[in-house]
Amino acid sequence: MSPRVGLGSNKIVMAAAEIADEQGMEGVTLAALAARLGVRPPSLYNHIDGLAGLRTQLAVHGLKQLYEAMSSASQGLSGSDAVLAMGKGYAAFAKQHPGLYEMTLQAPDADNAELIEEGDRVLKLITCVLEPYRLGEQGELHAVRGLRSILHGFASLEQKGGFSISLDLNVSLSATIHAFLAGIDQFRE
Amino acid sequence: MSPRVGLGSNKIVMAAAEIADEQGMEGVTLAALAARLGVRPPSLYNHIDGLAGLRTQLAVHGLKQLYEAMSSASQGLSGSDAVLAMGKGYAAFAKQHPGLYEMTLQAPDADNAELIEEGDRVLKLITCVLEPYRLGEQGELHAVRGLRSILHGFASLEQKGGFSISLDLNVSLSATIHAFLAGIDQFRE
DNA sequence: AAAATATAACTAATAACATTAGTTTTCCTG
DNA sequence: CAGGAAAACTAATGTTATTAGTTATATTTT
Repeated sequence: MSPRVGLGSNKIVMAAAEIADEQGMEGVTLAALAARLGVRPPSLYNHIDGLAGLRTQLAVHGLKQLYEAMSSASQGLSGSDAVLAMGKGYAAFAKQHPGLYEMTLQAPDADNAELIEEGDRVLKLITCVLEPYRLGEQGELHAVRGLRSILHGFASLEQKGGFSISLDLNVSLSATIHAFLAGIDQFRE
Repeated sequence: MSPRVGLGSNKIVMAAAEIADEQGMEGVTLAALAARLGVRPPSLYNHIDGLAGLRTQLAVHGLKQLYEAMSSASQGLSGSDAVLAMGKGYAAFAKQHPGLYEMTLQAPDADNAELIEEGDRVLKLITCVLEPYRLGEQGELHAVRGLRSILHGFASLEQKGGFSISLDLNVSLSATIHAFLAGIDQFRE
């Protein structure tokens, strides 16, 4: 065979992300991953810190992609337009990358520094888009939680098939965000 | 030893629910479950349909408990009081039974009849509490999705440690629900 | 009360997986 | 061109779920 296949942490995470999106988070096994990469499972340990380490790296990678999706979607917009666009970007990413999105919240090592940093970036992005509403320090924190809950709730429920009825999901999400913004005075202190 | 330990599907699911809440969903292995029940793993197959079947039963059980929590919390109330109380009941259940709650959305067999039925009961409960707002057929469906997303989003993010800052979660949830209700005109058609 | 039956436990065995230890091969460097 | 670091390998172990086949027990029937 061919030793020195030329792996590296990057290629491994990319391949793992593909598997995650194709088969879900549970499909990401070192056995399946090694098979896809044309390598034996133990070889992966030269590049990643076991399955747990891989999952953490996947979560970080997912958060980066999520940030990109949200950021580029809301680029150049402001006010409710920005919030709505960001929400749609969030939902679109979760739909397009179900496994990767799932992994962003299932990291085994929640204390990982890079993971925390990427999570903070996403939070900051949400904070930014709510900034114009001038809610005050505390109010803003509560509102960020609320908006993030809406976004994650929609993404997660769509993924789990919680929305069985054939009714446009984008409409539901848009209306919910609009309702949230229409009542955002509740957060102002 | 003691043959005829006297298991039964009920005892098994209860024990599994305990493990789930103590160690999370992943701790629910047939090995751990059998050990707790003083039995060998294969014996469980006389009562449950493998790990997948057990998980489905756990999900059903969790949904029943969730329904109870939501129902009893909002009992006798109406309007925004009812919505808020139901939301708090939802969050409290998810906090008290993290593993069981997690399982309600991770059922392996989403087509299971009982699972669908229990899920529908929960949805109907949410529908009922939004009834007074007279949103119309479509609007009501969208609003139910929105409220459910808020509730699940909060529960899920709290569980995953997504709310790191020490800021009262109940306040965040209350304000978000109030904002949602304040802007609920968005759903009216 | 004794025999027959159904059921629930068991042991044994297999397959998939993660992981560790130790070995060989290859690439790069000096 | 030789030597060493790194990356692949094989072999082996432990955990898990699951199936097959066996034994023991409780219940039912005669």
